[in-house]
Amino acid sequence: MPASPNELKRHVQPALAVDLALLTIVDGVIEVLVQKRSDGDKVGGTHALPGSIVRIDETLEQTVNRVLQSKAGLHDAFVEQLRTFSALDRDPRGRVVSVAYFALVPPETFKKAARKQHGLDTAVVQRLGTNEEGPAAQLRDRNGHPMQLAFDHSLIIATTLQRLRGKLDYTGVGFELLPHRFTLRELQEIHETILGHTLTKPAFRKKMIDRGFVRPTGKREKGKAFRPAELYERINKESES
Amino acid sequence: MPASPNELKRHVQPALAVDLALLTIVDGVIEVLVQKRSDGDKVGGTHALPGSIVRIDETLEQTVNRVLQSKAGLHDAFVEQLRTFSALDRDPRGRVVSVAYFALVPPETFKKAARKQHGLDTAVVQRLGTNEEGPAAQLRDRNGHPMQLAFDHSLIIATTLQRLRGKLDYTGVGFELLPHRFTLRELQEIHETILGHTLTKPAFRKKMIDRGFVRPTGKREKGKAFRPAELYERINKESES
DNA sequence: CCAATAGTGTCTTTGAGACACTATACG
DNA sequence: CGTATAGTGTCTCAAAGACACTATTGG
Repeated sequence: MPASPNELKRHVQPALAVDLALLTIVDGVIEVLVQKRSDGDKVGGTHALPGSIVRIDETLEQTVNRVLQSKAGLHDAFVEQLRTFSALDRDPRGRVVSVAYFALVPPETFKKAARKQHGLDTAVVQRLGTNEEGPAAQLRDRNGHPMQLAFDHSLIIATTLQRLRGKLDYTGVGFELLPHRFTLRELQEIHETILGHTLTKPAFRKKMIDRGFVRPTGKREKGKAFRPAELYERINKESES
Repeated sequence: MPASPNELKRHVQPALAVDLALLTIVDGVIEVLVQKRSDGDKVGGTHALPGSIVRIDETLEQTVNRVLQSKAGLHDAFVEQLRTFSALDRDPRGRVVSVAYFALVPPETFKKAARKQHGLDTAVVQRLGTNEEGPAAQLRDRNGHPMQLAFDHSLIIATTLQRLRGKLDYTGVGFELLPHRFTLRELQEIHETILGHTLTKPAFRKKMIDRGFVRPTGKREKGKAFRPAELYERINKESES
């Protein structure tokens, strides 16, 4: 029933797009998937988040999944809508309103995705700063050189990290950045990276266990020197927000 | 620089609209501004949230302000973007993606707005339920008769209330539903209504004062029988999220 | 002085951080 | 058996709920 007979008067309207911040955390560093731009000189910024125009017969979630699939080759990932950005000059090529999403994947999945296509690259979040249009993430490339993103994509990344910080301790977002089985030390490192400060070990462990977020598997990690840690898994995939 | 030369290839795209849930709380009851629909039989639901198509030269915030102004005659209100809804069949007349906002105003302002235009009405949130497409607010009209909203507007209201519950205790959203000066009992009633359960008086007072949310004015409410309560005002308008 | 609400003091419980301790696997 | 990390027990402190109390105003 959608899409064919359109009884609404049509006006000239902004174009509608989706932008995706695909994140992972590796060794205490936040990484974002970006793609090289061909017309970087015109837009400003040599890289941008992957994205796409929204087609007439797609929901926004379908658009995001198409981007995830076509750009990064991913079928399953934790995806959440972030916010819709509509500044008049956010795209110098024309009027585009963009619904931003973020996706979280474990490092292994991220690495696979970043290799999937030519032009894909990894940006590293150096720190969260502020510029004239609000919060902005300062990014580096893999060699440590500053990287400028096109459009308002630095704002999108900064907003994503704010959202993650807020959701971290009452939802399971942290688990999305880890494999199915993980040690509590790994989980704690994820939390510390997102929050930007250290946590105390006993408190963190008790909280995770007492709240019913994780369950011990009885198995232990392998290939480590010294005492191996027990592997845990998350309990409820349900009830986000 | 926007809006004129458009270098993007244009495709057929969904229409882009904004919907606004204007809320207040009166005597422990959540009220929402709705407008009567002329083609309710076709769309289903006799009332809908006020909204508008987004014009090519407007940010979404400007669209919301235009709606606030033209429909409710309001210039200043606390407004926050909620989420963007894009289900294919959310509008049976055609493909429309809608960015939902909510606005909070004190009861006095709300009453003025509801009288501003013919066709405006007040819906009362009876309770939060769930239907096939997720959470949904059950609404009544002023006479207690069930009221069905068009489109996914019942979902928008339910999502707004979830958001409010989440933000209530670490932001100042509660204050937006009260006049500049208010008693702590009034503030507590706002919180209780949003949360859906009662709070203990000493804890609530200490929390509000200790966190630096409110400041006593030295003045007291008037025209009350029995002991009048002291009037407070909020401290920081800054730092939302 | 009575009714009814405003406002506070104290106790308890809970949860988180600090700190120091014990446990275990590898070499 | 030493080393480095895994994992825990205890203390303290802060915040929130329960409960009971005092304070104040209009009639």
